[in-house]
Amino acid sequence: MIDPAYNAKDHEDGIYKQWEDSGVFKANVDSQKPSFTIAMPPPNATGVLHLGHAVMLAIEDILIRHRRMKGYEALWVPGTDHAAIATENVVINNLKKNEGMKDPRSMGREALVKRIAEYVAESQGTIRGQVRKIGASCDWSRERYTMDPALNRCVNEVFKKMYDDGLIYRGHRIVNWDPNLQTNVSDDEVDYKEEKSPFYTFQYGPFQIATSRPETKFGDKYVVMHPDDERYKDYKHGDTFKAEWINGEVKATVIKDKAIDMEFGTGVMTITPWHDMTDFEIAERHKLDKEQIIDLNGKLLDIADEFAGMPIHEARELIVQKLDRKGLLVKTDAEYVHKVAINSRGKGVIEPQIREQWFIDVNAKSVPWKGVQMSLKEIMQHVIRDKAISIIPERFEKTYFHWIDNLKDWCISRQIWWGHRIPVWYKTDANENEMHVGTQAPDGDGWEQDPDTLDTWFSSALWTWSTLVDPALAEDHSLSLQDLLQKSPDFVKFHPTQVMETGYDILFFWIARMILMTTYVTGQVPFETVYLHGLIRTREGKKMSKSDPATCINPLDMIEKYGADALRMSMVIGNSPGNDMRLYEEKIKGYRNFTNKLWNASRFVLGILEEKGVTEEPAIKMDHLSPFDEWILTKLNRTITSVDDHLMNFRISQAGEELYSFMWDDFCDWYLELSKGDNQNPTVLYHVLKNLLILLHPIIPFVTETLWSHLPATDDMLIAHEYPAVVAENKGEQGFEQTELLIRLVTSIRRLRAENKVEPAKKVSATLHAHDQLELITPLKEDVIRLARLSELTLEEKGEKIANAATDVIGTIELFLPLEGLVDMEQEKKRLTKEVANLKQYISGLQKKLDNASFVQNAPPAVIEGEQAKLQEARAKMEKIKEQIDGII
RNA sequence: GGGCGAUUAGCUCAGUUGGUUAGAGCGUAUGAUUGACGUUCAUAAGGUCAGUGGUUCGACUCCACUAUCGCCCACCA
Repeated sequence: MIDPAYNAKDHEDGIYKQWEDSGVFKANVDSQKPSFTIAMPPPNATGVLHLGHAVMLAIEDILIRHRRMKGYEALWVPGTDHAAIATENVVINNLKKNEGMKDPRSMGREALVKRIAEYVAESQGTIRGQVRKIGASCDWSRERYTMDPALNRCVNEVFKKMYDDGLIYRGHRIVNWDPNLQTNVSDDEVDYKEEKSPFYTFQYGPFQIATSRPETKFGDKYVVMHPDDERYKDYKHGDTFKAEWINGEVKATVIKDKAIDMEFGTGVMTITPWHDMTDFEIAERHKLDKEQIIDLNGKLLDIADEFAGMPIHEARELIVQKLDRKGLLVKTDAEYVHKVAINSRGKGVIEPQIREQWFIDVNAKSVPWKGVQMSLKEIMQHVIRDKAISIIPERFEKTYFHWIDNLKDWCISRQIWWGHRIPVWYKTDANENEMHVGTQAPDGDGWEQDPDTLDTWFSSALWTWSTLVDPALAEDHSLSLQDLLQKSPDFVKFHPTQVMETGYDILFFWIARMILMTTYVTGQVPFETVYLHGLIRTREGKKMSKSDPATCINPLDMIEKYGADALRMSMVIGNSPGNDMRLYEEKIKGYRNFTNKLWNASRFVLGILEEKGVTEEPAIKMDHLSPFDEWILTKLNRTITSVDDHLMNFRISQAGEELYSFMWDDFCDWYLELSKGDNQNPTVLYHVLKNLLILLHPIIPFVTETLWSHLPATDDMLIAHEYPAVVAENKGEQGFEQTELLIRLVTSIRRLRAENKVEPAKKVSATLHAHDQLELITPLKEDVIRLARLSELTLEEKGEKIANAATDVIGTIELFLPLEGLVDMEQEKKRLTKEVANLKQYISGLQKKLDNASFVQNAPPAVIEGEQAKLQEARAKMEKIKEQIDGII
């Protein structure tokens, strides 16, 4: 016999190994079955798995296991992401902290990249182990890493294609420069933090201008105001004037531009195009000079004269003092709150700079798509509008479109060392500069590769298909990208993928970019459905952060304590797409109790099977079913249909809840309770348990697989077992309805007993002789005995009396006789009366609709027929209920 | 400033396209527990579904407005 309690720890690792060794995770590319593919969002190769990953893995594993059992060729491609900035940053900090290095970059590019690669290799191992812990049934034979050679080939190919198509260009543009990490970051990676800093107003010629950044003001020679500002209508665009400024007199020019907010400050500002986004745009519009004030390390340049070489934060106060001495400081607002731009990866302060960078042009109409030239932006909009991709929940489609509307050219170059190197080479000769864009270094001497690397999201954007490219074929550089794709069996079989499942927080970073790149390159959408799960929050609703272990739940600790199954279930039930969910230990514990309940219910059933000598799967004898057997089988059938439907439509939480309630409320609390005594039907017990295990398997794979191995005559593994169709035809709904009625009656009795309204023994003996039609219901007798047991009528009764008493209860229902006191018929009547009233209104509504001439003329015939059918049905139902009411009276 | 969402039991949350008496888990109260159960079972208490108006035979569900909370984007020189 198996253990009296389920200890997840004792089983999970062994089970996972069995699965993995058996090869079920591995998808067969030659299979004739329809494919179902998920590309796993690659966790950053920087360390430890957190709850965000855990919930992603749980949801995807449920989908994959369900589809696999349903007979799809299910492929789940695992992998890791090199996470350029994040990883480089972690390693550099480690080197500083652990090895006391002041500037790890001084070891040189090659050496540092090697150190990072070592770190990644180690941390990948950790991640692989943790993904297994959660039970992810992914195809490890196809594991990929964004820096694999084949994926690098794809990156280079795409870069070249885009360059050739005129979609990638190089230009001087203002970027978010992080002086700390010495790189720029994309707009999406900039966070804003509120900070108090003094806000100064200075006299600048005839104007007063306000700033919180006096250190950028050395080169200011333009004053900008709104063209409609009445206060400054005497100044014309292009007027010049002289102004005393930080380091002497400057000649300034008046610029009128609508970007100015008249309400803010004095309505006039000076601009610093080299170090401010808005200023840069104004300067571009009016073709103004741009001058660099601050160097890439955050120090002032020669233009600052006496302040040159000083870090800006030191210079600021001194500059203000100097202007004050010159009488140019008008006022200081020390309480001013403004937002400081922070690099979300490294937490350094952003100092905008103009730099030469590589960009992807999202507006150029140079992509052929279904016969028309489109821009990347338009393609991104198109596939969603066309429903080639649907997003769950749907409202994120709006967010997506909104984001695209505001999308600017995507800056893809980064000045860090870790990542895909930009596939561009330069050769500088005495009299000419050459540039080569290609997938490999050009022949000949003197070529030097662009030092920059690509934005991580560039390679991530190819993930759904770059992972399916055949690595061996990718070494053959005579193949074009299109050939490479078409000759890669995995790509042909498994792309487009079916589902992309991830947190909504990376909709823009990643989802949008995959759509852009993949559709452009392959002509296929990357996935058919995007499922966005909510973020896991603490009990208080806060974000979980690694830095605060008190609020942060570590998934691995929870697995250790309660098992992966319990954790999975707790993350999935009550988690609706797009909405955040709070998670805390008690919740996980609750689902641990569920796995334990399942364990014990199974033990109970297995005990009976053993007792009855069941050693192989028994066939259900349809003639020998009691009403309760039929009831549980009907319940099971309904559960199968409904759970399957939920999972096919991504309502995972609903599926989980229904299974929870079927297992606990229906199977354990009713059916198993009734199976105590001599009344078991082992065939039904076997069937229900078996199918219950199958249904639960995608959600809680470990405990179900363990139990499966104890079920007689199941030699295959549950993971590979087929999903059930409806179990067995049973005699129909009549027995079911009758039994439901019984259950309601028992509940009634229980309630009344609890309220001490009935003395069972007395009541029973009083009604015992009232009916002589007991013969009619003898087939139910057996069940009634058990029922009576449940209803606790038996406590002081014995033998035959019990049977009679219970039979009497049944008889009462059968004949619709009122049992005042026993059943609350008043309540029943009220309920039915209300339902009749509702139905009446419903019917009159439908009638009205059907009488409406324009409806009859315009609606499709099928709809009209449907409405008529509804009407018939409602009428029939009403008649039936009316009869019932009459019966009561 | 622009956009999106939330508001349902003491707590955490479900509620698929409008339709029986609005559900679950936890918590609380009472009772039970000699065929499985880290306990479990039974029963109960607890909700004007944020507010106001509208559409409908019928609204937690659809529409408008209001209030509170949250998120995203833009941005303040």
